[in-house]
Amino acid sequence: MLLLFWRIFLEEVWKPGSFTKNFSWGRNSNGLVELHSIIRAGFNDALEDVPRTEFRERIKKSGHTEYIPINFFLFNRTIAGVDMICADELVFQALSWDHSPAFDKVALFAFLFSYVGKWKKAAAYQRRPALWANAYVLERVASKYNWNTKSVTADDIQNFVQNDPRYKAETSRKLATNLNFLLHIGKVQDFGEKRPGRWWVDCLFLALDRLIEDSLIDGRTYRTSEYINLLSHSKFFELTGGENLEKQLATTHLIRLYTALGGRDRLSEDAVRDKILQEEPQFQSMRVNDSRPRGATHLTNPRILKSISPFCADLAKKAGFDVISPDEMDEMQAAEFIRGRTESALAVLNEKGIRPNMTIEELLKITRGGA
DNA sequence: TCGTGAGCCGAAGCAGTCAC
DNA sequence: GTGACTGCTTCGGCTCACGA
Repeated sequence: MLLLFWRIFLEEVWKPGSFTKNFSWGRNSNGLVELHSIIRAGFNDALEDVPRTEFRERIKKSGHTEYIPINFFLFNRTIAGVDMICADELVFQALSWDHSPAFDKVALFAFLFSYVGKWKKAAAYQRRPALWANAYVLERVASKYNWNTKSVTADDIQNFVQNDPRYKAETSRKLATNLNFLLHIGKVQDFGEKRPGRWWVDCLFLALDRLIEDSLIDGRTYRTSEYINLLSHSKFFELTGGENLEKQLATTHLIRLYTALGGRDRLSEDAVRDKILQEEPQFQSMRVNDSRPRGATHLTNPRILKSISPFCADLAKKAGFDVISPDEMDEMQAAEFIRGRTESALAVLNEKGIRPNMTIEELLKITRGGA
């Protein structure tokens, strides 16, 4: 086992790729809004795989560097000889919702997870293009700093990569400043959350999409029962705040939902319809009036809230999930937002040595006017 | 005022493809 | 086989905004 670890360690090659180039993220307060709009433009608002050349043509017109989104955030696969960019959970989130901090976290996760697939002219190391970022977050931010991101600086990142034998490049400064900027606008500090929030649920689906597609490139397939191990080996849990009983239970429920919806096929209305008809030939096909996404919540834990396409509602119910309307999702999101902001404010007070003498629940009760 | 770092820009170099 | 061309990566100089 130790030998295997050292073999992987020694064979791993970290290259900066185009990450030494700048992307024009805009103001810090904008988060990853530029990436959000680029995904929408590149996919032309359609939730289906798009040829890489077509995606690039669309982005070029906007005057952006297209390599950062397609080589670091999205997933590539050559299908029938054509390089394609795959529609997956990250694309679903970008196309389904306006830009929000939740999108930023899913996007930052996609970057840190660093599974972007293959295209014809890609070098071998480009399949995992940001392993340096992945390792920095796992080995420093999570393990050493315990998600206290005060120590995350460009100097710290530069120090980390340039002293690591896996890093093979002439320079490290530009990469370090760019990564530091990205980690802060993507709010990496929130990755240490212990409870399975909505962004974490979306990241789990994204991780499964990427891991399964990545395996398919090598002609490997996995059984549903192997998904949990697949996630564990990918260090998904370490990258998203660690594992606990609540997350373990949530993972079991979410894998069942992911499988019930058909994996990445859940994003195709036709594929979902075929799946329903296959399982229930008497099923009456009904078009949905409201095209907005629905929320699938698990009966045992309403915190497990997964946004799904409206045509997936019946499959989600079959998997033991309750399906709520987009408006109900907004209400839940607002409540989660208030709670999150309150927790952040208390964390700041705590950091400054100011000890509040009431709990979050008591504080929320007052701010909600005693409701 | 000064230092830092994002953003812009372009040059250099490598690898693959294609025409001759 | 060779050279031109293309696509892409890598690097770094420069400008400008911002905060101390």
